[in-house]
Amino acid sequence: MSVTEAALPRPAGRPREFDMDAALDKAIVVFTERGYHGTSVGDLSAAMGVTAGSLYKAFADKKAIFLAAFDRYKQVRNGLRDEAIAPGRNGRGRIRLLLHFYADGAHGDMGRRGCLVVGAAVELALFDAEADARVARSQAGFEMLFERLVREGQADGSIGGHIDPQVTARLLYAVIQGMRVIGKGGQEFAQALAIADAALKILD
Amino acid sequence: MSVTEAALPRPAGRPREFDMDAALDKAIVVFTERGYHGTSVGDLSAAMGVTAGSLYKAFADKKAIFLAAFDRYKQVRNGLRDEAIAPGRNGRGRIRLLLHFYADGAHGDMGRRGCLVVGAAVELALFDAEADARVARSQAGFEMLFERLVREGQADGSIGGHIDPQVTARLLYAVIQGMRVIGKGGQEFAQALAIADAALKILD
DNA sequence: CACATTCGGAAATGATCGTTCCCAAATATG
DNA sequence: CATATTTGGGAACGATCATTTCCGAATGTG
Repeated sequence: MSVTEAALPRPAGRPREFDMDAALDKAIVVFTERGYHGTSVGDLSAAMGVTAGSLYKAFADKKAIFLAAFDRYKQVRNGLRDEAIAPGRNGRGRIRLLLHFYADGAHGDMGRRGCLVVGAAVELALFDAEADARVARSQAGFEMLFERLVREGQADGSIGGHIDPQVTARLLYAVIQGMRVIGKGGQEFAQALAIADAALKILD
Repeated sequence: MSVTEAALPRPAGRPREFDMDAALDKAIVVFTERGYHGTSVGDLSAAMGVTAGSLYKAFADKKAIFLAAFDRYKQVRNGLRDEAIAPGRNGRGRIRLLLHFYADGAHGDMGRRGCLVVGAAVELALFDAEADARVARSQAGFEMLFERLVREGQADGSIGGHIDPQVTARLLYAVIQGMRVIGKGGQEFAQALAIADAALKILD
């Protein structure tokens, strides 16, 4: 799964020795665990296996590394998310799978590590316009997805017509983000799944 | 509203010139807006109106300032919360008021500023045991409160007996924490209130 | 085979960080 | 009034931070 993978005409000069996507995957872990300000360029250099000097060849500054990690995180997670909900037989089923996908991400080690989007929202959105825009775009994407799934459910009969798709989409987004916050404290999969299933009542 | 306010026999030595609770209120704002690692002792000194040297007379280190601010935040917010839900006529009514209280805190400037508990959970819980314990205690308190309110509602007939108090309490906690995350992006009160009211369906 | 360009990596840089030190000022005790 | 104790506040400290610089190595171009 690659973010960059552009056309192949080599750009002249010594070629980059590290795999950008693999390095960003390491950066995602460090930024997610320690937060933006809690992560030093030294931490990134060690985790990514790239010296600080070389990092500054590939990125303008520390924030650019974060934004690139954020973008890759979104691409990878959205891909996994869309794969996870695809088997759902109707709108309600796909929403159930989406909530289960977040129950999975909000338990155990992954849950304690946390979510890079939540981290960016909490730590950066207020003072950094670029991070703010990315968080807003992520939220808008989720709300559109949830809203679409609700409408699909209403069309296929699995969700009643009295449900407000827009408000329900927002509420469901709040639920999955809240699950991510709860997951920071450590929780078993069964508990996270129970929350997800209880949230389905919102669709009744 | 005071955290310390101990007995009055003065402790000998030059008395403290700044108001501890007022200073902590300023620290709460700074820590909430900028996060723990994003806040420097210089920031705290400026916001609290106390020189760094004097800060280190009153606190062991930066983390002690954060923990004191966290404790005061919890005391003040819990007090306001309990006041807000008191007028509710039954269990369901008090849960509705509690969700409205969070809709209030998750919109406009206060929403964009964020929540110190969410911030501590996201930024510190993984690596700092003391912050982790405080976040866990806060969560446990909320879950106990929600669970109690659900049981009260079941006793007074405003909530059906088929509802699982424990799982529902957790889900409602996830909702209010998710509302806090959404609030970081900026949102109108009406939107936040719509989410809160939609969440009441969980109790049907 | 030269040349321009880019990367790898270690060392250097200046700024900022959290914290401590020091001294004058303010209080309690004797 | 003298002493012990604590605070206020500014200056100083060492550590760490993000970033730059420099040089050898690796590539495309002519």
